[in-house]
Amino acid sequence: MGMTESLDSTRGAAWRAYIEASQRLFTQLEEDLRVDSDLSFADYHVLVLLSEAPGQRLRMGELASRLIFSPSRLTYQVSSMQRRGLVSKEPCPDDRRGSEAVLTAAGLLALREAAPHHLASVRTHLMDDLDDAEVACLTRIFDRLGERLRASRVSSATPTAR
Amino acid sequence: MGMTESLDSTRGAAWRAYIEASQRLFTQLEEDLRVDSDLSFADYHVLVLLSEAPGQRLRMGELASRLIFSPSRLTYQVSSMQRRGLVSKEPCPDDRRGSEAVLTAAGLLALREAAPHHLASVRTHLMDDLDDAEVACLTRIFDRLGERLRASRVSSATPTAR
DNA sequence: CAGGTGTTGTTCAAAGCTGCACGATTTGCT
DNA sequence: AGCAAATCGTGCAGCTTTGAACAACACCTG
Repeated sequence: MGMTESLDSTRGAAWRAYIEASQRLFTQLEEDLRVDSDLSFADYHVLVLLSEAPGQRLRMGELASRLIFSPSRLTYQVSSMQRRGLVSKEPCPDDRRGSEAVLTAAGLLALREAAPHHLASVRTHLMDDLDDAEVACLTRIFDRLGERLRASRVSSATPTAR
Repeated sequence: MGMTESLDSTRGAAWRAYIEASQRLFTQLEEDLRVDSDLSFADYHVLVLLSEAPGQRLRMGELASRLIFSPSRLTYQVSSMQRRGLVSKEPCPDDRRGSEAVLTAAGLLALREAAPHHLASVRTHLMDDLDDAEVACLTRIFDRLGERLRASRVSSATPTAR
């Protein structure tokens, strides 16, 4: 074979390194988070987004799109966190279809306790090992990538042309 | 002060960009793979690893560690692929505990058909947008990261009780 | 060779996730 | 107003993933 390689060797190597290391990193971070805060990565991210939102509340749809979660996944995720008292759910005042997730006091506390450990984890596993040039490069690459992917993900269904 | 922020703003931004874009990228690649080859990312990766292995076969444990899969997850993954005829499973000749996953003709064919699409997907979503310096930077960062994470993952479980 | 100690991979129950269909709106068009 | 189409979130069935317990075997020591 050989025609199957449509990535030149340099980019192929970059791709493999990126995929493998990222996989390992996410696994490691998730485990750390679980061990010293008893939260999943998803839990943590929900808490962060809600804590930064005005009124510490967000519409389900908004939350889902920021988390890159399917609607049904978010419903499940939020119910789970609700059972554990980390968030509550309220009907949306101006749109009776919708509902919003609201951070509870317990949720905020959990975040405050988890954050230092998690951020330390990010530092020791990734950031401490990067010099400033590398950080800049990382930012440049992934900012651009994120922007591009965000743009190309508009029509979720019924693509007229394909 | 500000002990809640243990990441300086530069690194915080890098971290967020990396996480979000990676999430989006993986989601997108998985969807592409599913749409035009009816394979999951895990399926694809298994096929690649087996196709590159001598005899197109690998011990379960070896495969698991390369995929960064838990043993039970790999058992499930391989059974699933076995049901679909992509791989088969044979007892290991020299160690009667173990077994090895073997690529079937159908599996190899599936890989050959999927690879061009998948690689094109990787190119259009990521690689085509990076210049050579960025590729080099990506490689350098994630090679080092992967190496470091591979090393620091030794003790498995059973901290105290058993 | 007996006996303990590690490995290897599987099994099982519980939890998580996906895609789809649905009920309940809201919105746009005429 | 009246009605079709789009939007919002949930419910559900089925698949995937996890973690712990396990059985089968290998290895090592005496």
